[in-house]
Amino acid sequence: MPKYQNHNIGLIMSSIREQHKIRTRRCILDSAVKLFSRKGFEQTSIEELAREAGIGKGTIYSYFQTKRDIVKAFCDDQLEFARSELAAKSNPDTPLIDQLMIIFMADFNYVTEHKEFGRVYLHEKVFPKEPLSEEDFQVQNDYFDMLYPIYRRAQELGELRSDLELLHISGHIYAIYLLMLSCWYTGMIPTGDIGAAMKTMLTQTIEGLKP
Amino acid sequence: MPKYQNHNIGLIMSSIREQHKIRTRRCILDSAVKLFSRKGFEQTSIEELAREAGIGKGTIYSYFQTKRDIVKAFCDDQLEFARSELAAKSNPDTPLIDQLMIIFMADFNYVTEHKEFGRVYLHEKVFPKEPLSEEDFQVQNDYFDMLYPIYRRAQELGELRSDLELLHISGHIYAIYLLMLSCWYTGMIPTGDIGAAMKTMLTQTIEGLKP
DNA sequence: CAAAAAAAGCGACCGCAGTCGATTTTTTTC
DNA sequence: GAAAAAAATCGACTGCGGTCGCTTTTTTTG
Repeated sequence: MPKYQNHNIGLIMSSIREQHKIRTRRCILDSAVKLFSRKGFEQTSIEELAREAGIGKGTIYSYFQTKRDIVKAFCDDQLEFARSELAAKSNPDTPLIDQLMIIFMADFNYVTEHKEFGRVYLHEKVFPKEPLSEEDFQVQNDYFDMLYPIYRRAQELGELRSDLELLHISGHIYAIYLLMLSCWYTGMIPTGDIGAAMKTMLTQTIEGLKP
Repeated sequence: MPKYQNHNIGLIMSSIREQHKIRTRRCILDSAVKLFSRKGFEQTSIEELAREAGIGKGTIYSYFQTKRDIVKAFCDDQLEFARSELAAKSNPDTPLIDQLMIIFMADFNYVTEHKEFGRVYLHEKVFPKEPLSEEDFQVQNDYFDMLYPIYRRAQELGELRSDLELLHISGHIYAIYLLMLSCWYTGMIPTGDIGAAMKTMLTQTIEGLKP
């Protein structure tokens, strides 16, 4: 019969088994970063990954449902981390464009250094096979929520129209971000030019296209 | 030794072999549309597709390099077709937004009816594994070129700023289109609401986000 | 038209993502 | 601490995408 109680009173101390599971999971993710980055996602086999992680192939599948889920887990973690980082260091009184550039260029630089992860993640999250799960939406929303105060402050400072919904504003910015990523992945814009292009596009988005 | 000349004088009449190749290619694409639409892309095996098309598995690979290339070929053809259709029926003197809505909603409706094709195609074209080939860029550019006269006319009519490059304008519109597709694929916006959302976002893009 | 050359067709085969039942390790029970 | 239960590990196995070399069909040559 299953037991859910933890014999240790505290919530932090987990059983040997739990600790071991966390270690193994980390180990798989670390090995994945190493191999996917070096050889590419498709070029790395699960067996190879298992060997690198020092475990059996089947074990990987008791931690992740699919190969792509490994990428998803890693990126979700990173996004969560980036969110906490950024929430700390953001300064809501600098001009909106500057703030957005800092945030998105940080993200973008991260993507350029983890091209394979970014690509698979974008496939899964932007044009998924099935509608996103509640949990996946949450990751997305948490990230958007982080930006809401910035937009709200910009509205107060008269940098953004106050009659627009925050969701729509987020959408516009996100659209430009996706466009820039696409331009980079397709090779249309070289890495070094992305910053300038992004700034131009964001500025135009805010100023509008009509005379 | 290979001969490239055609013994028929005209350019239209092709050899039996050529005709047969064209028929077979069409047959593969038709079977792919049928099966991918019914069962999904991943759920349809190449062997199954070969059986449906009445040919051997290996033969498919002498027409297309990968399974995803079948989708790419189909979509490129469709896009080319849509382009010629639209070029004919567009009226450059109706308001910009209306024209864009007609074009993109037609595209969008097509995607909703070929969800699997659209998804794979978007993966390949928006976040590709390798930079796009010259040929792939051409398909993209041909489509953008179709829209240039519309933007230019809108600039003349004072609906769009004349100091902006057409490429940038295209970028903004394309970004919104991608965003809407993403919202649909993720399930964030149901099919019936896409039209309204697209119109709102396009309007805001043109008017700008600042007060 | 026959022989030679080129192109197209084919399916057995290979490597890998993902499954499953057998085995080992940890936890619970008494 | 031993037996029983539960959880975790594992690697042989399955099915599919893609390859390769052999066979058949079409075209060219003389």
